[in-house]
Amino acid sequence: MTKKKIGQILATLESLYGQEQCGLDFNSPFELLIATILSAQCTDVRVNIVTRDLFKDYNTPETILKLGEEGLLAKIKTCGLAKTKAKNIVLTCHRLLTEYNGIVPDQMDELITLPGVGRKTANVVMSNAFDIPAIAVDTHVFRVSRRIGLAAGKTVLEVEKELMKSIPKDKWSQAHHWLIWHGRKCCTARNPNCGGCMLHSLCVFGSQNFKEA
DNA sequence: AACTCGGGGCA
DNA sequence: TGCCCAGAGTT
Repeated sequence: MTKKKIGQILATLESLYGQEQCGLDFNSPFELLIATILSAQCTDVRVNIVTRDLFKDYNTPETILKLGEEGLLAKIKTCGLAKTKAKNIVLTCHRLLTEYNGIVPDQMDELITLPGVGRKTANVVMSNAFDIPAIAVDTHVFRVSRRIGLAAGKTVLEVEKELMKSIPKDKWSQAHHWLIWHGRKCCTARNPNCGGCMLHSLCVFGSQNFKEA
């Protein structure tokens, strides 16, 4: 894929989703870790509403543990999968205190062992809390990137590497959110709106009778 | 790779 | 109501 075409795709996505509210609010690696765990199957907008209240008094492993699983559940219950998340967050706080001196680790293989933290959450923390280059590939980023030809790789890891190679570094964060928005609003998994898609002329998927790319 | 979990958003 | 997930964990 040429640089010009990538530029056209990014410009189109920006014109479509540049104004959308996106991204998690956080003031520390720990806050981002908790917010990202909460964001599973839940929009950033909703997570931000919850954490704005939660982090006022509970923004460290110690204070979260003082709040307790029940207290935490009451505060995050609108995020979906709340019982599981509350349990995992409490377990993660325990492990941060006992194994990491209360500090969020900056290594992928360590982050991913924390309860409630998978490769997507770990990737988000790595790329946003620490200055470590990464693009978090979730289901939307994965699907949209492959369909429009931004990343021709087949596995999540390959798509991630391809995106990092082809997208200018200063656009990584924005491109990530734009791809997610496009995946939700237009390039959906089951019934993509290819007819109304602004990327149709640039896309290989739309001309292939919607066969999974 | 396929399945489960499980609450909110949306038509 | 019914269907779908801005995932993770388990088999």
